[in-house]
Amino acid sequence: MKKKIAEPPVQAVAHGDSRARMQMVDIARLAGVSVSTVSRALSGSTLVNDETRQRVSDLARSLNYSVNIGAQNLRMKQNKTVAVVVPYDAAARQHVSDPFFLSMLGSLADALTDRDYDMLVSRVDAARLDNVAALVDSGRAIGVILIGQWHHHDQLNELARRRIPLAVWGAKLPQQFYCTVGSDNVTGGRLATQHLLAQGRRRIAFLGDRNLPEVGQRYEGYCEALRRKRLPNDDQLAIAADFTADGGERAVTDFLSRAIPFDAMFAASDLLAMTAINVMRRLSIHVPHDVAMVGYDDITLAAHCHPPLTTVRQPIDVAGRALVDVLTKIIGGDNPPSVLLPTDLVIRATSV
Amino acid sequence: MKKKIAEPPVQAVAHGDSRARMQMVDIARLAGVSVSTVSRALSGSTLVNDETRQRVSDLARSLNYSVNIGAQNLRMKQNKTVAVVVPYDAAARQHVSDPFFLSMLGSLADALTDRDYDMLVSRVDAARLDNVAALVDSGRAIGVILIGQWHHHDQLNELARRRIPLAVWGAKLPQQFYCTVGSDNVTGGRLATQHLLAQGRRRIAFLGDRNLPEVGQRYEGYCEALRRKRLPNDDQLAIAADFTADGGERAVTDFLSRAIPFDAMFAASDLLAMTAINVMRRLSIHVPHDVAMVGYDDITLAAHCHPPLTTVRQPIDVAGRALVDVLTKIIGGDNPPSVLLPTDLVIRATSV
DNA sequence: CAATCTTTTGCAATCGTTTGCAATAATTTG
DNA sequence: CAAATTATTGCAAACGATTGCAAAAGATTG
Repeated sequence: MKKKIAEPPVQAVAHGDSRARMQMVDIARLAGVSVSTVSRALSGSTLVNDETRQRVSDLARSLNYSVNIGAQNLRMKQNKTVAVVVPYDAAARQHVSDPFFLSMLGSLADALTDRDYDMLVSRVDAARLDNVAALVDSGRAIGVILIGQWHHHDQLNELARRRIPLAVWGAKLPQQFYCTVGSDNVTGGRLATQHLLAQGRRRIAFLGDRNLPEVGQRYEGYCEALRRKRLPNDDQLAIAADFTADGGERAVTDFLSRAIPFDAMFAASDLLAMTAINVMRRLSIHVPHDVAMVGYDDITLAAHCHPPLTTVRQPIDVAGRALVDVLTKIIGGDNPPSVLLPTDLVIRATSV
Repeated sequence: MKKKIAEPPVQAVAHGDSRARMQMVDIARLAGVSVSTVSRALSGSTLVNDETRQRVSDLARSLNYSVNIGAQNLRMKQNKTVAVVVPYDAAARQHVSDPFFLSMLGSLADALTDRDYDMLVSRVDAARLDNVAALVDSGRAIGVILIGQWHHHDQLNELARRRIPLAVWGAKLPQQFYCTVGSDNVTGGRLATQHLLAQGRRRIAFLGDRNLPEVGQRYEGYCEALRRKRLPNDDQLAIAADFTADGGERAVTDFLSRAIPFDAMFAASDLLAMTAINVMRRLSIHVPHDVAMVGYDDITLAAHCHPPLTTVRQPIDVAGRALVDVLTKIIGGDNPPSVLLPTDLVIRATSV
């Protein structure tokens, strides 16, 4: 039963802008009830009469009203936003362009949406990773997912020490107090190398920056495969290259100019593998005839390039979910172990 | 001069979790001043004594305190978050994988960060684009940048009518009440086609879904180039393909099976172009010898694949900035015109 | 030394919600 | 029909910050 005839929210309309946001008090006035009742009606409380609830929620919908999340969060001391951070190299003003990382963003968007989280994407200077703490300290996000461990082991440990809920895509390292999710790099590297060896290749170049934890572990797998076969490990075959196409092109060109004999290559990413193939093709080195190639990641393009790329698959869709799982556990007060995702070799045409 | 000896924030420490967030009242207590003073000190107000300001901000820093953005926004009725929305096809559960879109995310991240905005990335069902209104209505974001116009012209107009601050990456269409930023598709299509014609090619296939506004305009440019040369436009040469690698592969395979003679192809995206090249190579059709190829976008990989891809460049870094510019103007109450970014042809090896 | 002006501080209201508690109205019961 | 119970509602106090205003302290002036 209405108390008084509802009046339109005068303030909201008076302003010529007409962009004034509707708020609960307006709905309350129009529905002829109190703000409390509107709040309860919209949140589906049983404390409100069915007829009233219906009337209020119809009204809210027809006015395109949504409760103000900021105010709600404040009052309820909750927060459903996760920050996804991609460190970038400020010095080089260099952006992330590896398709794998970008796909990871997509995977995370899915996983977070499924769990009803909002995803806040932040660029932060890789040299100042401590900045990510502010995302949590300021209540902007309830936790952080970091894509790209790079060299920042210590900074990440420091974040964990400060009890910032944190999940990192990368390699599991000794003396690590933060939680990582990553593929089984050692096994991946070993599988790739064993496959090349099984094809009869003997001088396998390794392309990638071994100083990075993940790449280092892939190299470890590479070494292990050689060791098991009791084959020598020629350090000349290790080609340092960062994760960019330009860097890869330079590194491979340089390596080829040194005329070191080799009959296969294992690249630390598909992007590097594809770049290498193209550089070699330009010099009439044939893949796989002259040089067999195995990449890492299994990005979408790997199956569609020519020749289709043999690669070590990182299960990217699982990765997103795993990162979110781990983070929610940490937020819940748990201390979950790091996750090692299985890698498998996808044999296509560049290696057979 | 201190009023009383400061006491530690008992509540914050009492909880075993130790994850209790610091807040202004804690800082105030420790500094022996009122909350108002802390607020003013941290915001750099001149109304507070220099010595006090120093003491307070040192304390805040040493305790890793950041002001609660939610509460601040509520009180100040401000909001520095922009939602970036990538519509996805829920029916097909198909994700965005086109590298161009993902690069756009990167570009936007940069542009937004530069202007001190936070970036909220949302997946929304392409069929329910009206959901993006809730992002603004709920105060989660102050405006929306939408990547991917697709077929949703009407829904976008409806959003604009509801005065949701909105900037869309896509084509400018007639009867459009929302604001777009996009490359000059018609010119791009014309340039690509004219280039192929100049190479002496006469039967140029067009690869892409002409029903999509952007692709339609590129096709328009293609037609215009033919018209100017008074060449016939054979509809058999138009190959329908969505923007995915799989779709492209199917479409091209299918087209080739029809044995329609052609000597060049203009693809609506680099991803499609690269896929097409690989399909053809598998069938020993040589690029550029048998078929010249031009793509669209100029994604990173275009320069690094083999042969390096001739393509129409969309200036992606400019794009991000332009989208943010437009959006801020709209938020400021302006009604900026749509932006048409210049496209230019990058001639590499697939067409000469 | 009283009166005035400055500088620095704190009180209390406010932002848009939620929720414990008390109040009211409607219903059931003895 | 009074009393007890139950179903709905509204009041007012949070949530963590900002800010107008008034108060207090110190400095300056006549």
